[in-house]
Amino acid sequence: MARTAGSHSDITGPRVRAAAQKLFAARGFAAVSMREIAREVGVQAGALYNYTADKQSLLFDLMQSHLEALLQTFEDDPTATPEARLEHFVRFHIRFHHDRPDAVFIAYMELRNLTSDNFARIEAMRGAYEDRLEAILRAGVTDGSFDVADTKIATLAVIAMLTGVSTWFRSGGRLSLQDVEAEYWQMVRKAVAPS
Amino acid sequence: MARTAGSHSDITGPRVRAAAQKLFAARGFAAVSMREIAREVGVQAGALYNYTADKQSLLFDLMQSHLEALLQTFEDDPTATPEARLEHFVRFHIRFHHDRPDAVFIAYMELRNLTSDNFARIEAMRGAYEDRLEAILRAGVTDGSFDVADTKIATLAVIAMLTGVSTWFRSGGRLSLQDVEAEYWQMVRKAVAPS
DNA sequence: TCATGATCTGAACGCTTGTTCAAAACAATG
DNA sequence: CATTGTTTTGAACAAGCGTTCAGATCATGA
Repeated sequence: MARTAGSHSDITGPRVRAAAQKLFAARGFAAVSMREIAREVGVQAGALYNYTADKQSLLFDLMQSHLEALLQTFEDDPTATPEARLEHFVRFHIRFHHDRPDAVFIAYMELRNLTSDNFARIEAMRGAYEDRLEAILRAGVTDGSFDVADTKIATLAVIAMLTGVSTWFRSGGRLSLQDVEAEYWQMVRKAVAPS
Repeated sequence: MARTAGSHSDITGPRVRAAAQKLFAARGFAAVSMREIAREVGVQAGALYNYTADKQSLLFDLMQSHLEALLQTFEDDPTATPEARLEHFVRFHIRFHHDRPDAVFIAYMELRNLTSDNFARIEAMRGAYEDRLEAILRAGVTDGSFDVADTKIATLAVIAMLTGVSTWFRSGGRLSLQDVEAEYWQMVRKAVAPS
């Protein structure tokens, strides 16, 4: 058994995924060829198939990793007040998405390029994340700190609003990420508050 | 001069655009071939080039028509109260987007497949639409009926939230479009209201 | 230093891509 | 009915696609 530790596969594997993520985000899954990914890695196209079964798996793995990280990183404290939990969700979502714009972009734009099996798996994970927010909203409705007619709609509305940040915000501009977090939190807080 | 009225071009032209819109929305610009569009129209691929210079122009024309219709259809009444103007915007946006899901999807997903010249033109139109909403928010901030720290951010947040409707809402489900309009209007109204 | 086996190359496979164009088809006018 | 000029076909072009695989390369453990 030779070449286990220090073998190139420990290096090339992650680089394949990184190159694919970068290119898929910039130009789209369908518009990027395996040869382009290989060129970005500095390798011939055939070598990619040591690290992925096919192009579809490469896309699916990127999306799955992203959503796994999302679900695993978000921590909700059910003993806190609904308002505190919601604020934490808002700030977490904005920050997490801002830190990985490529992965976010792919997860939202390339759903239709998944096979139906893979699509179902990804959708289930996305649904699980939405459920985390809906649980917070429901808790607030129950104890009277929130007032929304339909927690499912409010969940989708809040997530759409927050995810939109990554379509325009770039660090180094007029506003800091903290400014943006604070501003979105004010809007969300008021949107679900009792009138 | 023969074949002006009643010629096939009056029929085929719109059908090419319709087929392209349908297929681009379902599977993405890069993943759809000219031969597939031709098959949907019932014609050979070569015939498409009587109606479009190339594939890129086909995409651009679809987007441009959509945004022209958006800008032309939306009517704001600057003499009304900011709250009334905002409610009208919210309901208009939801309804307009719900009526043309394919065009909306393309306009949001295929921006990166535009050449940079075409992208700039489309972005300018999108910016003009955003400006219409921002004018309303600014009027409300000025007269004290709204309270948002940054009207630009609020504009983008509201539009992202409203556009998100088209990712999940389909007529015939649990909720009517009127229900959805009303619910989003409540959230937007509260989000920009003074606390 | 040699043998091992993971890693990579480079060519090849069959197929599809956007686009062009000469020739054919065809509807309407005179 | 002949002519006109628009519309469509069908073949062709060079290029690129995802994927496979025999053989070369090369770091490592013995």
